[in-house]
Amino acid sequence: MFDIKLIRDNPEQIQKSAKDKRIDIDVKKILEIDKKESELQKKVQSLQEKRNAFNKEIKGKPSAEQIEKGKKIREELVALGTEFNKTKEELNVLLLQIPNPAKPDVKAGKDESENDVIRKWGEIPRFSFKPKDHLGLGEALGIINIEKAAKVSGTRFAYRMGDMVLLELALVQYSMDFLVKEGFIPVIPPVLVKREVMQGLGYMENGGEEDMFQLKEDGLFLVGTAEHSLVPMHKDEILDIKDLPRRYVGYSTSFRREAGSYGKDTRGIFRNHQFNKVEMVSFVAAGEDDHENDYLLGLEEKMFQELEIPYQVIKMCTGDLGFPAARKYDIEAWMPGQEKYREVTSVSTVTDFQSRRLNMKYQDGSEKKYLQVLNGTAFAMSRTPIAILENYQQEDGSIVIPEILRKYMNKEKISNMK
RNA sequence: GGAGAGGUCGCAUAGUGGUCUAGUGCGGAUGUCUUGAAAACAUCUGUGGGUGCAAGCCUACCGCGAGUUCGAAUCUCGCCCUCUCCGCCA
Repeated sequence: MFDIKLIRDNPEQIQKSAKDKRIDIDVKKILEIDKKESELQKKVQSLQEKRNAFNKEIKGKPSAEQIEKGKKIREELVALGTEFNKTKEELNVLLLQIPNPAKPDVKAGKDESENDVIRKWGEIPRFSFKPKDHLGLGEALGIINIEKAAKVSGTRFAYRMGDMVLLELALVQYSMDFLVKEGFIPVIPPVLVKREVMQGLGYMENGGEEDMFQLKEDGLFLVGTAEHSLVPMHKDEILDIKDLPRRYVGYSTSFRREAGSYGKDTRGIFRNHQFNKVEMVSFVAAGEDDHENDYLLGLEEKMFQELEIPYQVIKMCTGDLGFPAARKYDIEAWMPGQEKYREVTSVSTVTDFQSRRLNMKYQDGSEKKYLQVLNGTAFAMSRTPIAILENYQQEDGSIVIPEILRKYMNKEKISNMK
């Protein structure tokens, strides 16, 4: 739950930070309801005190007057309690709608057009021929088939076949090896989660619910990323500070409805309803999340450097941050088929925002504090393989396998499968 | 899916309408004793909220939610989860 004390102490600042994220909240109204709620709570508690004292007086059988008096207290308590609960609920609903404020170093901006490129790495490859895009390459090689998927499942699905599968598995193996060496705990998490968990993560607010597949019969949601089931692993738990930082690397399928992206990236498998992804999640102590944010970004960059794929790092402005994030960086890989940098990974700190909503703490001496949570992509399948196909393509349409992946694939080249 | 058993303060257990401000053991913390350690002994040891400079005091929480009652861990109803057996099944 968003910290009400923070709103009481810095109302203007919270109002502004929401506005920077282009989210409409009414801090003045929240404070009014908060005040009403506090007053009701005091009344309810003093009445409960009175009731408890009265009950203590009764030993054995109560007299007729005592029963009368008890009934009266109960009626009063029910009336007051109902009003209190209603007010509390009203306040909770409003608090859940407050986004996590951006960190001070994040630029206020309206949308992606105001994001900053903070660095570039690698040489953009020059081809002696006109490079194809991933779909042209993949179809010719017989390793990507969209038509069959359209027939079976509809748009935005694909069959990945043959060496495309081996390439994906090689990326999984490589990134798992790399991150396990860094101390990450590998996890294959559930891909279906409860509504309350999705709400706790903060991805249902502000229209987010529309982008998730739901199983209404069962009240479950398909995860949009392994983060959705990795983070809530510690729901209602108190970790010990000596177990921090706690880092997980999850491998799961991800599902996205891609609502609101109609007509965008419709060619190929860049934006699909279903893809596999290796995802990092860190839990760290208060004050450590900035450092962890840099560390996770550094790992992402290292992996793309080892794949020798040119990229740029983007720092998102407030308008492009999303509801739970306080800071976010994307890595965009160079895609020769589009002659553009395109998003392949994303890493953010959500500070204690999800911990508050999911009740995740750690014990620091005699104090209990909320965990700081971070998440970042290692490899999203489809997008990283796309970058490999396009950057490593040869004139004859074959694909040279990046050096680092060869031992996992047992081959150096993807040639025509047909 | 069917039948049965069960969910109590980190763990294990006690508690079947008021004496529960939830007992006991283990674990943990601190202290005494000791050259040190162990043992022994003593005290403390759940979470949220309110109030207070603080010590403290008050309040809620016994899987979750509703109900019965002057009064609920305890009775009733619904839900969730775990275990055992049966059925089905990769």
